[in-house]
Amino acid sequence: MYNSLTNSKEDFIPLNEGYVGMYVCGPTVYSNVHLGNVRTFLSFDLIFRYLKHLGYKVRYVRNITDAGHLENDADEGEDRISKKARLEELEPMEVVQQYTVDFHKVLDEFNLLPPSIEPTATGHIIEQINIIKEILNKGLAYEINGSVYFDVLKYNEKEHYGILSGRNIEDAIHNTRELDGQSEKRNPQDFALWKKAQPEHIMRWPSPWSDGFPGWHLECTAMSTKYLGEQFDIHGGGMDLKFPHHECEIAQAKSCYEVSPVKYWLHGNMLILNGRKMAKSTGNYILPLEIISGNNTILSKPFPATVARFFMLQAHYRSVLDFSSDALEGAEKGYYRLMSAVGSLQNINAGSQSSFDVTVWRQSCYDAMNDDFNSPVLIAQLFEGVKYVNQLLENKASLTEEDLAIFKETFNAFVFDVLGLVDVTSKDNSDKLGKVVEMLIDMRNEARANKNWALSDKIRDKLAAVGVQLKDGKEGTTFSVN
RNA sequence: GGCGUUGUGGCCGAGUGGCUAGGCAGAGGUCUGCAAAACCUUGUACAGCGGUUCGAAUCCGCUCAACGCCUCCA
Repeated sequence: MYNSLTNSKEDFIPLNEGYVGMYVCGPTVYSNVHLGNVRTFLSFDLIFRYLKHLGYKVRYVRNITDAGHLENDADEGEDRISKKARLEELEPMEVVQQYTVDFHKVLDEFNLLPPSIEPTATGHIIEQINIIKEILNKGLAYEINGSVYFDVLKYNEKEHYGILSGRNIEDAIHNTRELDGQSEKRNPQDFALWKKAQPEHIMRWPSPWSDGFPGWHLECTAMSTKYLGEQFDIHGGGMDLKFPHHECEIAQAKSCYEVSPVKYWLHGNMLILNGRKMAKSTGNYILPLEIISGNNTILSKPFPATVARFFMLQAHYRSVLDFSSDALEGAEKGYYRLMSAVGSLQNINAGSQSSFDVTVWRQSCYDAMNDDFNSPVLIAQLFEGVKYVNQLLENKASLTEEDLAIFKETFNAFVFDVLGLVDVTSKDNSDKLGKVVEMLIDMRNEARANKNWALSDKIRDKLAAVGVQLKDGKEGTTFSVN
């Protein structure tokens, strides 16, 4: 896996053999989760699924940020969730509840597995206060006017602040823009561990320093170390969190526990829309559920969530991905071809010998995923598998019973368990529908035998119109439901 | 302005020095009553300009563009 800390691919060696501790920065629940967020969480869902597939016992922790981040440094520390709550005249926790439910609904639609633990920032105020106390004890933070700031320059005397993002503090000092409202800090690079609440601030907790709220990098340090230990295997998040968020996490954890907290830092890349940054302000923006509903101005038609999932998995998680209607339509056709093959595979009979080496193919799938979770290469290999399936169907290839079992097991494992795709073609394909279509196929075949092309084509075309496609093959007619 | 990443054929997207990535679309063929599906065949692709090398999409330099970070952000 590619480790952002060393900027190189490294073999994964867990701290405890057979076990993996993985932490991923979750959403701030003050608005609807957007498609870019989904991509990041999907990337780590893929990683979670694959590590589990390999037999690791994975504890996957993904937080909910319900204490809000500061809107900016200039406005005396207003918190996004508080602000949203004030504007909508809600309790902050009503805002949090609403968007947490939305978040879970979206991830469920996209078939993301729930994490092992999903802790909330507000549920870990005490742990965060304890970390602040410890950092103060170490002399790496200072209190001023009821707020506590991390002393970046002092920390940098012994440690490298910028180790993850490849920055050094001298550059940062020279390039810092002048911002208002930072007079409290000794240096602009310092970041808040605790902020005193202003009168209008409705989320607040008591602390030794003031009634206030924790700094915006602290919760991840508190929750990751609480559930995964002072050192753990994998920490993930979006590329944009690398600096300052993850840099601050490293500084906090090193100050508090005197060890580097994370062995492998993984960062997912951004999703762009029609070649441009996704932004509400320009209208170049789409919500995940709008893909499914079709209620948007970006896409030509609605798409199942699993098609969008498949589309995103066709790109590597560390590459920028351009989302567009054309690209999604292309992915959809490929998705249906893959699903059709998976469906056909279940009905193939074993032969007396194997005409291709199924273990070589299986290894190529593992090789793809073992190379930094390269799902696009895995999918390319699965399409090689699709070719084999089609050859088997046409009796141009054969597999022994043993090899066929490996083939089916591998195919199903990668498509459903690892990639987490859902076969929407089989969902509506109930027994009753199947029997009705079989009956129509019989009637059509009778008509064809009588050269009654008008009737036979009518049956075929009417079925196609409702999404049932007939496929005439050497062994008779089959069908698929789209 | 500073730092960083990226720029692949009509579209999306792998690939890091010589060996067909893959999907979608397109073209030709097999099959078919005609189609569809499936199968087979098919693309002088690597932003531009220089350089290194026997050989570069892959390494180096410059230019342009996009994206990210520098301030909350997946």
